[in-house]
Amino acid sequence: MVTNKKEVFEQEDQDLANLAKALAHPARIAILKELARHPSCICGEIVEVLPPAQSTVSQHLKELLQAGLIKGTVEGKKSCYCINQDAFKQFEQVLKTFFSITITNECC
Amino acid sequence: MVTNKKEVFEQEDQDLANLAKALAHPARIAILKELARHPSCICGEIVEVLPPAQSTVSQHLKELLQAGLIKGTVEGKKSCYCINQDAFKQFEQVLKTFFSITITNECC
DNA sequence: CTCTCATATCGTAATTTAACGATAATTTTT
DNA sequence: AAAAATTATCGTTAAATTACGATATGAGAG
Repeated sequence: MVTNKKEVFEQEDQDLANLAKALAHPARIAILKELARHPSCICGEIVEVLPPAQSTVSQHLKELLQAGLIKGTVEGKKSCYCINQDAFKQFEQVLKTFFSITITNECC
Repeated sequence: MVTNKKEVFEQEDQDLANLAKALAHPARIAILKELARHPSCICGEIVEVLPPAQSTVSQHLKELLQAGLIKGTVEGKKSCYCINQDAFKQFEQVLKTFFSITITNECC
C-alpha cells in the first residue's frame, strides 16, 4: 500500500469492514466460540484449547478487545475475558442491515 | 508468520473467517453495495464511483469472485458483475448461526 | 523476600494485503 | 487495418498481519 486510501470511504463502510476484519481469522472465531461456551472466560483456558502459542493467542485477544467485541478484566494473576454483548448485538444488527440491502436481481 | 497455522483450525471456523475476510475492506463493502443498488453491474461504473485506481478495483473484484460472493461475465469489451445471491444467502445464514451461539452471560 | 505462575509486550521474520502504473488482451469504432 | 476503449494482469513497493520465542510485569505461594 503506497498510500492508505481506507479513510476516503464512507464511515459506515469502514466500520463494517473493521468488524469483519476482527472475524477474519479462524483463531478469533474459535476464541469467540470458546468465550460463548464457557462461563469462566479465563485466558489460560483459551490458550490451552487453541493451537497457537500463548503470545499469539494474547495478540488475537488484544485485537478482539480493540474491535470492542470482547471485554477483559484482571483477576489476580489471571485474566478474565468475555464477549461484549452490547457490541455483539450491535454488530449483528449492522450485518443484518447490510444483508437486507442486497435484494436486487442477478443480471449475469 | 513463520508457519501458517490456519489449517489446524476447524473447517467451519476457517470458512467463516474467509467470508469475513472478503468483507474486511471498505472498498469491497462499497462494491457490494454498488452491485446491490445497480441492476446494470458494469465494471466501469464501479471504477468510476470508487476512490481507488482501476487496477485496484479490479483486484478487489477478483477477491470477491474468489470468495464466491459475486459472479461475473464478459460482455463484449465490458465486464458485468453481480452479487451471487445463493452464496449471499448462505453467508447470511452462517453468520446468523454464529451469532445465535453466543448467548452466554457476561462475567466481567 | 524469593520463586513460580499467568499474562502481556517486545523484537523479529515470513507472509499476505493493498495500491499503483504500465502493459497486455480483446472488442468495438473509425 | 488502425485507433480507441475496457478490463485484466504483471511487477513492484509499502504496510499490515501472523506467528513465535524471549522477556517483562505483577500476583500469589512458599
